[in-house]
Amino acid sequence: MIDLKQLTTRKDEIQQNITNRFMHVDLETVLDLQEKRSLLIQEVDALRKSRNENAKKMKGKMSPEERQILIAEGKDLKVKIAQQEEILKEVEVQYLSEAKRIPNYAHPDAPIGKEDKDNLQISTWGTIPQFDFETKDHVQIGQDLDLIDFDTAARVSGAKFYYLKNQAVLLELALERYALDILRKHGFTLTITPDIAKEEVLEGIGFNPRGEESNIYSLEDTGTCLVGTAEITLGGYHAGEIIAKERLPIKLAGLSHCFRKEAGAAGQYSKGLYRVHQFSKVEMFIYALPEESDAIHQELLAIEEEIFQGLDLPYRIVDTCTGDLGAPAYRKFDMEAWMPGRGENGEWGEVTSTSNCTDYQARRLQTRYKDEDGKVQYLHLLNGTAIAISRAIVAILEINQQADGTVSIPTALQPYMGMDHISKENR
RNA sequence: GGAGAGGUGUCCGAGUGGUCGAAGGAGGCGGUCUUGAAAACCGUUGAGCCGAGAGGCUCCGGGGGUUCGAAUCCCCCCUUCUCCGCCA
Repeated sequence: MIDLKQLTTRKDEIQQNITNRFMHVDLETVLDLQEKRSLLIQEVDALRKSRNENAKKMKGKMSPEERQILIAEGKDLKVKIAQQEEILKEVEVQYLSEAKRIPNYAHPDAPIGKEDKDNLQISTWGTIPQFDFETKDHVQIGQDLDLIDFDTAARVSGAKFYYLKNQAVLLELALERYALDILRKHGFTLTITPDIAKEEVLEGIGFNPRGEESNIYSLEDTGTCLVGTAEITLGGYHAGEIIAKERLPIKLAGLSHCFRKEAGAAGQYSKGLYRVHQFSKVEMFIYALPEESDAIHQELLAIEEEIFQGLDLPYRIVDTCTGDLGAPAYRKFDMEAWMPGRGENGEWGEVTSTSNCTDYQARRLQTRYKDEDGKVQYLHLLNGTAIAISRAIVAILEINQQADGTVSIPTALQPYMGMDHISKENR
């Protein structure tokens, strides 16, 4: 949520931002509700004041007649207050549900555009490999080497689930350990987070746990959901706290499973492991001082690059355009790895994403710090993918496939894997 | 899952239905003293909302209720601890 006090002072800017993001929020409605709410609060507060004064008068001794008069007055006020409070509550609910839909401000350098093809490529690393043999996509490789079983998973769990098998299991664990070791080196506190979180935490982070378009699995009658990312559990970690300035920045790394409904997602660009209902991911999450968040965002991007460079996977970085930013994000960088099996002759596929959400999530989560003047301020929250296992596996299998059908293992992973290639023979 | 005891400010901890946003300590900050520090002493120290301001309102795990008035009484939920059961 943005600072609603700025609704009037930065109105044009907010409106322009909504337009740039191709979102639909009626600012006038929000402003109307804000005005209504303010008046109602003033009314209710005045009534409460009368009630408090009335109650205070009754503390001392007095004649039964006098007391009866005051009690009658108090009863009258009580009814009025209850009525007005009811109205206020309704307005408040409407106001917040509208206001929550207003997206975060966007970084002035974020490219303006509607969808992912408007994202701005800002760098590339590595070279796109040329193969002198007929290449396969990861689904085929996974099947030929008995690494991934979609068919059985479809029977047991449903479409878009999978079993990892044999060396793919070792590959997943190796990637997790590889990424965690790098994060540890960078001063992150390592965690394995719960895979379930309360709806209020999801909402604080900016996810919508309900509704048609929700990507979230909710657990019936519990008020909880399966997390779509450890961003939720890591962001909830310090919710409601006022954190001492000396402790900042707080750098958390979290390994979790991620669950996504992905309703309607199908076709060529979602095939295989690329878009699935469950995967594992190591996530980075930072609680930062506002003045440091831009620099830390760059650091997160640098760590993502370090991880992929270590794996020898060619990639490019894009600066995400306004229309493709999530509502909480102020700026977002995506890393796209080259996937030879994607599209006709290979294409870039998103493998990581890092966002600076400034104070947008912190305001809902009430995650704050005290500045040098002792004033309480909202922190800036940032997140970034260290490694999303399923997509990393897509890139690794497709990039490292050999003419003989085997797959070589990136040097950095070999110690974790205990092998330098995957073949049917060494499983 | 069953039984019992708790959940109060940064932390520990007291709290009779009205004088409680809340005693007392610790910690933090400022000061006196000191060459400096410690100790001692004095002062100060929660957050949010509405309002141009004056000021007012709300918050004692969360939500309901009783009452003219609730941190205090009642109900539900969450959570922590102890014991029992079950269990990887």
